[in-house]
Amino acid sequence: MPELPEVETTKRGVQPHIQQQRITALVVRQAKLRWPVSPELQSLVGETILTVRRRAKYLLIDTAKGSIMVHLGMSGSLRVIEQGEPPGFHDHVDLELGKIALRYTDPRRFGCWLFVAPNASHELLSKLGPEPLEEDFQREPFAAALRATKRPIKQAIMDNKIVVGVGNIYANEALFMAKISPVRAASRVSVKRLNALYDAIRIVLAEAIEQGGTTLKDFVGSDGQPGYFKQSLHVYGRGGLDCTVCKQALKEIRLGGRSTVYCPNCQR
DNA sequence: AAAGACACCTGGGAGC
DNA sequence: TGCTCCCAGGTGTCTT
Repeated sequence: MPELPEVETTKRGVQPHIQQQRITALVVRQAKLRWPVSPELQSLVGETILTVRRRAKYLLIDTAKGSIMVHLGMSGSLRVIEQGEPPGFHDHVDLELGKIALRYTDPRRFGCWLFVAPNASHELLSKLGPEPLEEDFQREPFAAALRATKRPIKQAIMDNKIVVGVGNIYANEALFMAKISPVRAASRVSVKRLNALYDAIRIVLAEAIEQGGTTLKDFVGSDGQPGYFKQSLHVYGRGGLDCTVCKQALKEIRLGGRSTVYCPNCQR
C-alpha cells in the first residue's frame, strides 16, 4: 500500500477534482472490504463534498451530513475517472459526481469505506498518535515514548500510538538515515540518535511526498502517474546489494514478520 | 499492560 | 506447463 506519502499524494491528486462536486450516486460492487462498506454512506447522495482531509493513512471526504472515511489498506488506490468507464474486476466502489467519479480499486480488500457522523470523529481515529509532519509531533514526547519501550526501534516507530504514518518502507529508510540499527531496543538508543531519527522521519516522508510517493507493484497516483520516490530508496528492497554510503552488503532480516533491510556497518 | 501472533484477501514470483 | 509455497504497502483483535 500506500504509506503516508502515497495517501497524501492521492489526496492532493483527487481533491481539486472532487471538492465542491455533488454526490450523485454511490455504487458498491463489492461491500466486503476489511469491514463492510457502511450502508449509511448512501445517505450522503445529494450532498456536496466540502473538504478532503487526511488523518494518518485515512482519507476523510466531508459533507454537511457526514464524512466518508477511506483507507487504502495494502493494495488500494483511488482515481478520478470519466463517468461510464467500465469497471475492472477489483473496482469495488465508485463515488459518482455527475460527469466524473472517484473510483476505488483494491485487489486485496484490506481497505475500508466507513461513515462518520457530522461533527463527530471515528473510534478508529481516537487512538492515533501525532502526525509526523504537523506541529503536534514534538521531539521530547517522541524520544520519551521510545525510551520507555524495549521493543526493537523499528517496531516502535511503526506503532501508531507513538507516531502515525510510518510504514515498513519509510521505517527502513528513516533508520538508515539516522544510522540506527532496526533491531536495537528503543530504550537503548541515545537521545542524540533519537533526535536524528525524529528529523529523519520528517525528511524521508516529506521528500517522498514531494516526489509523488513510491511506485510499488500496484500503486499509481490518482492521475495514473507513478511516484518517483523509489529511485531514492537506500535500503528498502535492496537486501544483499551495496550500501549507498559504505558499499558493504545490506542485510535483510525479518522483524515482526516484516521485511527489514539495513546496513550493519552504518547502522548501530 | 505490553508485546507477539493471527487474521483479513488476492496476485505474482520462485522453485520444483 | 502447472502446482505449491511464500511474500507484499496495514492494522485491529485476540492471546500470552
